[in-house]
Parts: sequence; structure tokens; C-alpha cells
Amino acid sequence: MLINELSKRTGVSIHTLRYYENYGLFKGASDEKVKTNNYKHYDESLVEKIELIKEAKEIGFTLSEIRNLLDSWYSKKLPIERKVEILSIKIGEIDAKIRQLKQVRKYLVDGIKDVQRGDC
Amino acid sequence: MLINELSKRTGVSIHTLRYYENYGLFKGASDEKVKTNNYKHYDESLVEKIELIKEAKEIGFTLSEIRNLLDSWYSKKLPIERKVEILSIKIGEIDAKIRQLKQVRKYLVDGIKDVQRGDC
DNA sequence: TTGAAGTATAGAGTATGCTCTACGCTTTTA
DNA sequence: TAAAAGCGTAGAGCATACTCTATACTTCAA
Repeated sequence: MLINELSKRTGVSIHTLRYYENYGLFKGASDEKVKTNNYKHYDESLVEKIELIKEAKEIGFTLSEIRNLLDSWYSKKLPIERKVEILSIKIGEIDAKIRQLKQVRKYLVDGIKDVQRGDC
Repeated sequence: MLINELSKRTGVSIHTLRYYENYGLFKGASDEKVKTNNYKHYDESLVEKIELIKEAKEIGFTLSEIRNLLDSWYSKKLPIERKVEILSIKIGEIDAKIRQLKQVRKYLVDGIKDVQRGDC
């Protein structure tokens, strides 16, 4: 598919997709058989990959972190143990974030109690 | 305390503290009795407030969101029900974030399984 | 008392992650 | 076969959240 379709199917603007591609999050390929243009074609699997990027961003991962994660995920060169290690580290980071969120949640719940008691 | 001490006790740089103060996250007060300078004095309670700011930032709240939250929290004008409402909305947002984190966590756990099976 | 260190204000510079504009070429459509 | 729509590259502009520099005054320590 071309960038327009990719944009529509992912809900990510064409500008942003190009930014991501330049950033190295994924790569389209121009069709070798077509000589008149160099329109880039994007793989079906990219739709899911971009959904993952969106979600990773929303939970606070930077593009740089996401790139590293995708690189190691799809790399053929990395040994399995190294891949597992990288993923495990990220899982640990997520667990830390969940703990932090629960901490702030507690602050707010206590805040509500204070407000209702008129302590505030 | 003066800004230097506040900085040391919170681990936030003087520059950033001034940025936060200008942004409206808190306010120091110059001592009316001292006429020779307009050094600002910061309240003991600010240390805890800044810790809260740090944590809110780490879980992805913007300075603008934090300002709104603190404004409503410390406002004398807002009715209790409104304060409770604002805090409840934020708790809802935190719950949504926790769900999202768990979703991405699941992605990564599945990813580890794929890698170990050699599917990747 | 003088020089270093601290404080205030104003404004410039930086990194990240977009977002938009300009331009030239290609493809599609009326 | 125009005109409109789509594609590509390059680069400017913008919002957020700092981070740093310049300048000027004050305080403190030797």
C-alpha cells in the first residue's frame, strides 16, 4: 500500500509517518519494476507495527526507545538470549511505571478524603 | 528557605525551579521586612509539593495538567464537589494508563515467547 | 573591603516530536 | 489533455520543558 492508505488505516498523518520513517522506525520500499516514480510501498504488517508504536508512545516511551526495541525485536543478528534480555528490561520498566501510577493514584485518593473532611 | 536550599532539598535545579515558579506551579514570597533585596523565600511545605510535581511528571502529566490539579487542590474558592470531581477525573486517567501499560506489558511478554519459540 | 558566591530578571538556545509549506514530478480523473 | 490529487524531498516553524547566558545587584567570607 502507499503512504495515503497507511495513514488512513493507522490514523497517523502522512507527515508523521514520513517523520517516523526518516527516524528509522520502519522502512517502505520503492517498486523496482516501476521506473517512472519512486513511490514507496508499505507492507501490510506495518499497520500492526504502527499500532504498537502508538501505544508505546502513549505510555511514555520515546521514539528513541521504541526504535531500539523494534531494532532488537526484528534483528536477525541478535542472539535469542539478548532479545529476551532487552524485552525483560522493558517489562521491568513498565512494572516500575505501574507502581508509580499506583503511588500517585493513592495521593489523589487521599486528596479526595482530605477535601471531603475539609482539611484542604 | 531560599532557592538554593529548595534546589538542594528537592534535587531540582535552580533554573528549573524558577521555570516552574514562572509557569505558576508555586510561588515564593519576598520578605516585606527586608528592603535591601527581593530574595524570595520558599515555604517548608514546598518540598513535598515539588516531590509531587516530580512524580506527576514522571507518570506523564504535563506541566499544564499539574498546574490545573494544584490550582484546584489548593483553591479556596472551589466548592468541595468540584474539587472531588477534578481529582476523580485524574484518577480515571491514571486507571486508563495502568490498563494501557498492562496491555503493552502483555505485548512484550508474548514477544518473549515468540522469540523463545524462534518465531521472530 | 574586596572578591567570590548567591539572587533576580530577561531572553537566547536546545532536544523532542511533530506539523506545515514549498517545490517539482507523477498519476488519476473529468 | 488539462486540472486535481498524490507522491517525494527539503527545510521552516511550533509547543513543551527545560537549560544556559548575560547583566546587575546583594550578601558573605577571608
